[in-house]
Amino acid sequence: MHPPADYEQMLRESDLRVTRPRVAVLAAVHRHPHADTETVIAAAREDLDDVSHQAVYDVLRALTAAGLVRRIQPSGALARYEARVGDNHHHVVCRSCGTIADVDCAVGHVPCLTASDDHGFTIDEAEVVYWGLCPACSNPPDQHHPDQHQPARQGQPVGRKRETDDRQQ
Amino acid sequence: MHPPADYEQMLRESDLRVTRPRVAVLAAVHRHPHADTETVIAAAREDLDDVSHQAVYDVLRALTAAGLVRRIQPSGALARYEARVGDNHHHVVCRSCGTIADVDCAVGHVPCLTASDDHGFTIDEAEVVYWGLCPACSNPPDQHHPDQHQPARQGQPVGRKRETDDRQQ
DNA sequence: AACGGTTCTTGAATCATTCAAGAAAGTGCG
DNA sequence: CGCACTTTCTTGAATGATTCAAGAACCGTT
Repeated sequence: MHPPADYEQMLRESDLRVTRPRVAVLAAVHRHPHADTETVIAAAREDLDDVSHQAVYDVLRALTAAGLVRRIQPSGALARYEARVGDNHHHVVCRSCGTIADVDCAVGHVPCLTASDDHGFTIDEAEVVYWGLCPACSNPPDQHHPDQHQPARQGQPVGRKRETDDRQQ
Repeated sequence: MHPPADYEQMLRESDLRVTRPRVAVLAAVHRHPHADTETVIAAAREDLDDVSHQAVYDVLRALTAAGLVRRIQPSGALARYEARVGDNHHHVVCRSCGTIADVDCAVGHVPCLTASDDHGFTIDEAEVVYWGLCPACSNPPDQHHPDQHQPARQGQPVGRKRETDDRQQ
């Protein structure tokens, strides 16, 4: 998506030291939008065989603090990261399979930043999460997802990787 | 806030068995809006000395599924519960101390339910979280909160109870 | 090239939440 | 009212994403 040099420059422009774990993680997040940490670790290891998971956690935190990536964490789901930053876009989350898609702000730019009554808070960001069912989960053409098509009243997104265990914390 | 009988009736109307843990937890959530699980457990035990934490977890799940309480979980924070349901209101969260306040929908009723491009998703809910600083944290009149008044660029809300440890998961 | 501070590696700990199995309690029925 | 059936609660242990800690390796600078 970008040549490695670009990632190095992004890091330098944010006053972050350029290290191989950082370049690998930044590239991984660019390659896999909305990936959870486990996926980012795996993707980073494609570039850098033996990055420790701890390094990835540290890097994700540094990149997030620097604004190079954005951390999103829909209610009840694991943390996910994306590289599209600075444009105040939002997300749709599938209640059934947990898939996330980007949604541009519906109400104009720097939108809903005006709450009806802000209770004296100094608001600097409005985060919108749309909940629903993705195309695949809302019209089950064949039996691919046998038993997960009753959208629970207050259902939480279920995991994607593990087959038998969708514990969440 | 309500006489116990009201809670019993709410439960029955939702086809839930009326048990003492359920009444205690429902009352606790009504008494403590936006409380995390630990707080709900403590509050429930005011009414019912020795409810197990597991029972509270079970009850909160049942109440949430029934729509009697709503579970909210701002990015990076612990799960919290509130009894105000069915009116699609939103929340402001203080980045510094984690305080949550209610905010009525800014853009009319059943609002932002129209995403600009829904990617084929069937959207049934739009959840809005406003991030910022609460009055107490944004104008520090005295030195009550010595070192937590630099709103980190992507800061997460910090815990409220523990003094030395604000780990979050 | 060496220094000093930052970042990585390795390995262990944390803790909210969940799982499991048996006991207790709630509800409908005779 | 008391029984049977099912759901819910109690007790106690497990889970697993994330964090902590200490020392080694690395980055940018003097």
